[in-house]
Amino acid sequence: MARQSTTSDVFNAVGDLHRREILDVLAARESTVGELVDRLGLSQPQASKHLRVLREVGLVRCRTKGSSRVYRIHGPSLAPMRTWLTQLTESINEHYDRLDDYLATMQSTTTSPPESEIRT
Amino acid sequence: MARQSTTSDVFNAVGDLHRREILDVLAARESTVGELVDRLGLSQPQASKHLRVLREVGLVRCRTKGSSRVYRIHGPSLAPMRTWLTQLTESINEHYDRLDDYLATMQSTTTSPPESEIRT
DNA sequence: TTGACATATTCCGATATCGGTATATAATGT
DNA sequence: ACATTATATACCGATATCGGAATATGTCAA
Repeated sequence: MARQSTTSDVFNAVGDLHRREILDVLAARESTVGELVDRLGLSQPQASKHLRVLREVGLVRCRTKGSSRVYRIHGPSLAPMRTWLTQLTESINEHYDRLDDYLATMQSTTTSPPESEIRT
Repeated sequence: MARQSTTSDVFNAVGDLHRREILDVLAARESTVGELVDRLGLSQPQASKHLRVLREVGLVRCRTKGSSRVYRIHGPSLAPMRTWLTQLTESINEHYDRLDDYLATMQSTTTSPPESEIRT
């Protein structure tokens, strides 16, 4: 059978370093494609294509200003990631099996006692 | 030129839905490969391969117990994602240009004034 | 309209990724 | 040693992804 269609989502979009870099820049200030190209050293088509991916998952939006396009980040679209990460972390902290960690810690370092703090 | 080597990192590992599902299960309790296969409806090789990716980026660890392997999640390896997400969010909140949002809001809804709260 | 500039899209080649099937490896029990 | 169970790996085919080069589209100015 074939590969599962990725139906590009936020997680996927953020999986690419160049796209994260674009988001980093846009988080500080909205920018035109040309500015991103200069700032990040991307080729122009490369930038346009990554911006398209980001646009399609809702992470950025753009408006036309003169003959160029100004992109800005759309924070709320990060929600699925934030939610997943938060819930995962909560679940980890909640179900953490201290015995396992105790054993693992004993196995590696016999000198210091295992930390009993909340895990992150 | 060729495609940039992905040097699989945490962001990439988490980009796949099946791997996120594996992490979801492991966040609640450590499990053997077989348990993951049953629980998630994956094929056995599929599970092993995804677990390998997760292992290589440090998101899971395993130990041998009898003839099977028990995998557990390793929370701290999520740090890069948490850090990135947090800093991005902070940057967004810090540099948010209220005028833009005001205009955008005015354009879509002329009835309610723009929210002046911190963005998420 | 024509030209200049900015951006988007198309086409292409190289490669990465995913899933399936078959097989190898490891641990246990008889 | 042999069989059984559990997991990992190798191999393969289909497809997705990325980057580059060339081209199309859109906007403005003269």
